[in-house]
Amino acid sequence: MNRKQQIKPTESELEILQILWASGPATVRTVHEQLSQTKDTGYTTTLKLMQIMLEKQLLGREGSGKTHIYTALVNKEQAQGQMLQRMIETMFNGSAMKMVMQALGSHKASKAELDMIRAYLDQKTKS
Amino acid sequence: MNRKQQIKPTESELEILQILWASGPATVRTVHEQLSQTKDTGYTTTLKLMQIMLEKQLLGREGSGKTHIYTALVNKEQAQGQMLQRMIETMFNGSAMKMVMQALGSHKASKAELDMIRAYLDQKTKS
DNA sequence: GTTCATCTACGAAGTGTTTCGTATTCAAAT
DNA sequence: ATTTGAATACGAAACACTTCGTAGATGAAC
Repeated sequence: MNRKQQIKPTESELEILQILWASGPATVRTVHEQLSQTKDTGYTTTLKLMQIMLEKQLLGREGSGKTHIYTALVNKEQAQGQMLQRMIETMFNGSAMKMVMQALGSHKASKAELDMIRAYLDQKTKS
Repeated sequence: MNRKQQIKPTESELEILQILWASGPATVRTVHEQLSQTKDTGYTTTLKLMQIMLEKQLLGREGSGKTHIYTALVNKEQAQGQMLQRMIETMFNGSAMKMVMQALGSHKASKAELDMIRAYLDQKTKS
């Protein structure tokens, strides 16, 4: 998807996007079953949310007849990037570094993780 | 402040916290004037928000008589850390590394920034 | 073709957030 | 003491998001 517009899903919408990003296109039923593992809401709630997301063009759908199959219309990396970017701007004065340091500070990162980040940095510096 | 509870300010509340974090304790008037630079809402709106934040114990206040002086009761680093942590969990499968890579990927970090992050990593690995 | 389980559509209630108007209090200046 | 300008308190409207119940459609199984 190619949208200039800011992607700003609500929290519930984001949960649904996560599922679709992870599992690919799916029915309301499937999404609802996954959601049920962590929250306890009715089927029609999930349905309604996904219908609203369809209106907002966060999702697309196909399938005539009884059952519809929904697809995320927003790109995972793009959406994540935008949300991070907003966070960097509003909370860290636009400095990605501050955010990284904060992330690694409060989050107990494993040594392996730290090493991988270092490797990534090295590779990034070279180019 | 020392709270186990999750800090989850709304977007408007966060804007106010930003200002108090940056400027220190301040009156409603002062906060409102700063807010006015980016949004266009009435004075009583800001007042009401800050009163609600007082109830929620996001802010404290002092000053008897006419004017009150409000202070952020939540620690900036702690709040930022929690919000980042949530983001890492919900959007990056709990991997700080993925988030860092995404952040550094979409955000064009300068070489200086990268070096500082590396230095920070080194220091962190030692401990 | 009737029954049944399951799906969609949709209105509307419930809840949380934001906004503002109005009443009241306060203190400084007159 | 009265006036005045600015502050607080607070109810309530406006808005957004979440939740669910009910009605009606659909297709599979009988």
